[in-house]
Amino acid sequence: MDKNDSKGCPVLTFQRMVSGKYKIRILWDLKDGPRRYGEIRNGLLRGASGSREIAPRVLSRELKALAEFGLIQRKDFGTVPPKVEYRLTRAGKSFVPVIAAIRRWGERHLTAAA
Amino acid sequence: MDKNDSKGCPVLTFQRMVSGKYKIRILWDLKDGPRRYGEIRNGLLRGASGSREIAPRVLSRELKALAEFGLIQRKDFGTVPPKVEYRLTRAGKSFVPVIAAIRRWGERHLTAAA
DNA sequence: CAGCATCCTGCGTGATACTG
DNA sequence: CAGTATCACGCAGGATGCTG
Repeated sequence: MDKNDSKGCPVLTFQRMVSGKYKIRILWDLKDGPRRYGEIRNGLLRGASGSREIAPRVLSRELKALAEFGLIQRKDFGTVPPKVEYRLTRAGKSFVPVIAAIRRWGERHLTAAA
Repeated sequence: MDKNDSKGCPVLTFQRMVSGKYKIRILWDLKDGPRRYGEIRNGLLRGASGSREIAPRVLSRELKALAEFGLIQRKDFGTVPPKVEYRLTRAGKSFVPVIAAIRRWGERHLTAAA
């Protein structure tokens, strides 16, 4: 769980950074530009199969974790009707190609059985 | 958790297939050819930071899961001193480039730690 | 709107002991 | 050697209600 993991096995670090059901998809959604909390939530619901709702606690946690890893940045506008934007950091953007690789694999090997 | 996930979000399927601490590393180890149970276990211990031992139950489960996903194949020699080999299937090999991408990312963005 | 507080549940992970 | 059996635990994940 310490830095050694990064050295000995980058994969472990990668897995830890994107562990959870939504992190990768959040990063992917954010690649097109900043998004608000609600937009992310709705975007997540769109792709899911039967997910009706996402527990705020869960999404909140994912977002916070991503921010702590330095992959995304939270921008609070501090307005009366709250408005918060999340955007990829430079580190976060470095993830995009990897996610793209994963998605390409999926499209190739999951038959994209539409 | 059904096929819809594969369609709507390949990433979810990917995550499910390689969920767990060892699966990705097992696949990676296997890319160089078939390996025996003990070899895999020892290989896993080598890269880890402080991992003393891997619970057989855990490794066993990972292996079984990978086999059920059709990513690896179990070959039991049925000899008196048990000998079992695991090898990548065609599907399993399709994972290698993706893992390579992850590792490349790690070497690029985590090498600061080394 | 964008969360936080609280409670609950399942499963992934680990340790130990045993077996064909 | 290559596992299985059993017990235990932490934490991710979900549901509901409340707030600034």
